Amino acid sequence: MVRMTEQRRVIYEILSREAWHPTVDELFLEAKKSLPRISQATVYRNIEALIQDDLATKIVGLNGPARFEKTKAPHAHFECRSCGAIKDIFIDTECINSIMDNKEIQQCATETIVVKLLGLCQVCREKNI
Amino acid sequence: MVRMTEQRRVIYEILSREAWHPTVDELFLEAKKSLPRISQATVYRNIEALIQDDLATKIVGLNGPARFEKTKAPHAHFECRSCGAIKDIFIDTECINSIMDNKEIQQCATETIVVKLLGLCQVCREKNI
DNA sequence: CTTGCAAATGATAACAGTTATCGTTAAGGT
DNA sequence: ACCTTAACGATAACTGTTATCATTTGCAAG
Repeated sequence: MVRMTEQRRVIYEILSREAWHPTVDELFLEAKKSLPRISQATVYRNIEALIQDDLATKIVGLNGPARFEKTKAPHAHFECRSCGAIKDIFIDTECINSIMDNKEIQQCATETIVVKLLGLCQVCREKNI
Repeated sequence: MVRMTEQRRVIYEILSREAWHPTVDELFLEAKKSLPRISQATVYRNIEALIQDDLATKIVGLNGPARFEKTKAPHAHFECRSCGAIKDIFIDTECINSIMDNKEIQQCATETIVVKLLGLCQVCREKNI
């Protein structure tokens, strides 16, 4: 049986903050503010449970640790190839539909579509990396 | 200065095989057939060099080690959420263009667009996972 | 209430994938 | 043939994640 524990609620609440795609470590540090005794293992366990319940989504970048976000309406991600930061991009549903309108894709049992844009974010561009 | 070594040529040749998205370990095992003394570190180094020269592309899945492919015309990937296998999907250029035709995306310095489809591959579906 | 039980926790060991280090090898230019 | 230096092979170190296990917690039956 699965319980909605205090730890799990706190992690979900942190995850729900707008425009932020934390790593496990960032979630852990934030969670410690209200639950000083929380363990990193608990963050891993609960983020996994939230994913199973489709309340959270895992975002993998080209490098570095995974990031997470509260599950929401389909959208794309811009990923900085230098610092790994993620930015939500709201693309037209029409675009998604036009991709899905493909024989090969329909033959596969496609459940989710992920659109990612890679580039250099403004912060890194200004640093001239 | 960068040299096109025997090791690097072999790795690129293996990578060029059709419909196959090897991990470093798979590249390593294949490369050993013609270069029995090759080291895994050499595979990591050369795949990195090939990526820098835009001859290879890194593919990250939700779990497991990174996979690689020879750089080619833009296409999408179907990724099995169970075994991690990758399958190339050739989508219409029009779809890509329609995604790129977005104010937000154009404001970001988007260099690459990655389209990934997630689901259960046929092999895993038949295994009833 | 208090006792018993299952699930979740915290601490930490183990693991996988990748990167860094370092002494050795070998390719290409002089 | 010699010198320089990039690349190599072996392996240690590191990072992110998963597994283990003793302890704690929350709920339910007695």
